[in-house]
Amino acid sequence: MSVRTTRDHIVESADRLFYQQGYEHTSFSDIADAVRISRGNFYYHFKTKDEILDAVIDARLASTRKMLEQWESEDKHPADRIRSFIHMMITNRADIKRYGCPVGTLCGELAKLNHASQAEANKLFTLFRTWLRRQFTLLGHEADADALAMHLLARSQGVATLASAFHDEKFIKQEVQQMCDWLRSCTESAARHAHDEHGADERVRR
Amino acid sequence: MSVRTTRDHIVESADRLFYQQGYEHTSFSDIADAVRISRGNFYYHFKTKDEILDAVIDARLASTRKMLEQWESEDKHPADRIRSFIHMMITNRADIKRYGCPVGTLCGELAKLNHASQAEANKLFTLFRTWLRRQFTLLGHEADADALAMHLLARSQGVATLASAFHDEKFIKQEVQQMCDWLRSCTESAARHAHDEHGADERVRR
DNA sequence: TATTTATTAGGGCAAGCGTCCTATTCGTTC
DNA sequence: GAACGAATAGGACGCTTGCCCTAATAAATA
Repeated sequence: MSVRTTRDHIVESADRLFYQQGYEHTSFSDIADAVRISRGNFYYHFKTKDEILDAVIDARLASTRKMLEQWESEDKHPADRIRSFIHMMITNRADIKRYGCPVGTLCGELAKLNHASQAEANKLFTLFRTWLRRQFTLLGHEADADALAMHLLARSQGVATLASAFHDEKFIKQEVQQMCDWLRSCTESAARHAHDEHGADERVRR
Repeated sequence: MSVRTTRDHIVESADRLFYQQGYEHTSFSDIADAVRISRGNFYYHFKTKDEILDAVIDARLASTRKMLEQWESEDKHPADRIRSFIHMMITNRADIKRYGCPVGTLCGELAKLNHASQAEANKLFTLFRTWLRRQFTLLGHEADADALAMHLLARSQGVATLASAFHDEKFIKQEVQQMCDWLRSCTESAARHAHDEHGADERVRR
């Protein structure tokens, strides 16, 4: 069993602070205060701020992988798995309303800073993208699975951005409902496509 | 006719730098260098960094209003006006790919900084929101005009976020096409709604 | 118990930050 | 040309930042 080390504490606190305040706006002292260690001790665990960022990204990648695997194991039908993804917005709606999406806002900030870890952070997006693509493929959307995955990702991002700007949780629920409806129309068109082979061109569109 | 004052130069450069590097990451010196004036002279025009931010937001509000008015004057049909809005993503695709949406990223950053000018910046969103709402109302969608406006706004934001993360201009074009298709299905359902009064429940959904 | 290793605390460093002051120059107007 | 306000330059301020060093303590090993 893994023990809760000081290093873990640092990464956890930094993760939360980076999300709530942004990476650049969070100082060494902020993190040290949150973990309740001295700034000097800090240096023993991480030499630079960038190192912390990389550790945070790694931690997020690991927990995201774990979450996706769990969805894959507990939901037998791909549509249910995708619904788990969509439903995540409801679960985290309080945080999203205040701080936006953890992935989107981090990648956005690192892009403006032209930070070296941009590519690492973008892997978070890629993780969701490939996972969603696989689910859509299983749904029978081989040809446009990636487009559908990107489409759903984009809608989630947009909802998070606006929910944060307008501090509107109800909007999240509205759009989640619409995404679920959209998903259903996807599965229906795929099923139709499987039954009779002439029902073409009913793919993305909506 | 208005002359190009030093103050205007400052606001323009700050606007561009805030967009490209973010507000916090942009220093007084950065702006002074861009305008080619000394940091000392800077203080003559703006006392604090927050003042510059407010001036930049005001400038963006003004130019956005102007843009919306122009769309309203040159496009007679509301659907064409909304298409002008959607098409904006194509026009600015090079910048969006690199820096995301100017409105979304600014509001996102100010939210994390818990900055006093959050509300002012959010007015940029509100500007688009109410304008779009009016166009959808003119299209015959009185009841759900605001939901449609928010929906379209959210999709634009999501596209900008992902296009920036994946540095993908093609994705912008794809999604713009889908948004136009979606808009057409909106106008069709509205037209149907106007002709025969029993064609209910074909409103948002997709 | 003695020795080594892992961990911590506290403080110092140069650099950059937003802010502010003052002396100087420019462009009018009398 | 003198007088005056508008505009500019250069630098200094106090503070915070990321980063680094060293001495002290705790824990583990011999």
